[in-house]
Amino acid sequence: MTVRTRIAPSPTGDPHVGTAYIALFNLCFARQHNGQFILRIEDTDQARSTTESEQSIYDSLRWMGLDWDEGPDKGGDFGPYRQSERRDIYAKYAQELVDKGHAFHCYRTPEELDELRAARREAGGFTALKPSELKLSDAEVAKRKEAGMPFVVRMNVPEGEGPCPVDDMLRGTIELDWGQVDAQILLKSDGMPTYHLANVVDDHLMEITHVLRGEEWINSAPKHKLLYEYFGWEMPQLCHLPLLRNPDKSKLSKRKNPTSILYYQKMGYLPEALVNYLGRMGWSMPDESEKFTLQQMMDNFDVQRVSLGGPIFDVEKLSWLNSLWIRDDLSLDQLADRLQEWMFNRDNLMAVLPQAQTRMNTLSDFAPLTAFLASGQLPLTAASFDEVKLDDDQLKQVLQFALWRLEALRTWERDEIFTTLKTLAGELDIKLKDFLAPLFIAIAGTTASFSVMDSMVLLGPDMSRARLRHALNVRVGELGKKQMKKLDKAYAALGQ
RNA sequence: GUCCCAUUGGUCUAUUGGUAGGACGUCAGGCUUUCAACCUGAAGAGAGGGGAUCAAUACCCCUAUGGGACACCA
Repeated sequence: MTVRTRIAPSPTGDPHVGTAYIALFNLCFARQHNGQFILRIEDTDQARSTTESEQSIYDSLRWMGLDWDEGPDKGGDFGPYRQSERRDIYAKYAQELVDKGHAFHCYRTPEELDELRAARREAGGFTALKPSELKLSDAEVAKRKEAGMPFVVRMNVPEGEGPCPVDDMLRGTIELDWGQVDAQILLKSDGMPTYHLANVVDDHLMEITHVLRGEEWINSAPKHKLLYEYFGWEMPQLCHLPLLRNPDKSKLSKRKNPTSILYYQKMGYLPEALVNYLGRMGWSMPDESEKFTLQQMMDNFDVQRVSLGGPIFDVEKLSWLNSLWIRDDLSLDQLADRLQEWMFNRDNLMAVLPQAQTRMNTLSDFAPLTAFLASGQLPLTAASFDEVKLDDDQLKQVLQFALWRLEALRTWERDEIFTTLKTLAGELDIKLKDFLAPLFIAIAGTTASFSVMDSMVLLGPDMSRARLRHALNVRVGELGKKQMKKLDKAYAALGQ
């Protein structure tokens, strides 16, 4: 049997370090067993998936050296590798389940579902909705069908409670309860499969033998197990890896930390160091070396050496590792190449020059004018904001609200950013010029700079957010719960 | 609220029953025109309570704490 593992990212938003983390372990596991590593794109969420995001997943995984044997861009014998192109396959298997009585059409409306859930919650105990309570009378089904109401395909699950053992390569047998397993939607009303169906069908058809995935999936393992049973397929070995954490121990999230691989790239971390660091998260070399290459990790990989406590992503240690890579592994020639590739390349210059040209008297003006674009965190102090014509409360609001609005953006594009900020300025009733001043300082370090919107585009979303967050910390410190609540309230009241 | 997973210094980890070790960070000293690098040293950990064992950080139970999951998102 050939070992086959996969990474199955969903192309929504920026490529996540968590994706690279899971990819790394799957890659190493596959290589250790002379197996294959597959990339599959899980773009079943039509509303959120984008091709740009898909492309940036390829680019950033490749940048880190985490290459795959089969994938949408590479082909392979088990394609297509993009789930949106496998619709018919899922429809067929969903129908098979319906035919066998393992799944059913459900015409429940969102409102009805809310009510059922509320009732369940009220009663205490398990909240999972079971087939019996979702099923409508035959007459009602016929009526809704007649009326052309949308429906979904749900799986049948055991009605009662009872143990459902799930085997995990690291945790042994985990005992879950059928009571918490709901009649999961398999096919959405748009005809697309949910993760659960697509995942099981694809893993089977693509002959995946081992699934190394995040801990967050443990609770849905019973559904997957049931599906394999319904289909009469052998289930791959499961291995749930610990989740990367924010410094407050919560799951790594972009609201609290930069999570985009692009950010770490922009910060000037070397791909070797980033991979190296991720390899040290929850894993160690047999001799405990701190610094190792991807090849060395693959050569020494043993999944049993994974430790299960959720590791906190510590940028300081990452920076230290990166410094090792910079001074121990690069000749001056290579370092020069890296710098050029990283920031000082023609494309980047051409992107900034339109902004810089009219503001330059001499060529030497260029460096100070654009230094903030090639910087990490800016050396701000509370006094940096002194010239801003806003009181403390306003300043706090401008920075925090702008950050929140920008976090909510799905795309990162100049006009949209501008509209967002202008709208917010209006809602806060602050003149645009005064409103933008603190943003200038947070992003560029000074108000004497070119358009802050253009700067943000050049810096990218994660770096821009990180700078705003940094500015907030510098100026107002960590916000207490009380203050946060107050801000939250004021924010919620905006634009109403 | 319910279920699941986890728990070694501030952080990443080693030790899969036999004196708790390494790394980052911190602090002190050295080297250096300065800074960094480098060298030396220091402080700092088994969440708590029960068990079985000659012996537990490691095995079992309880408690606590942290996290995750409970969607027509993955």
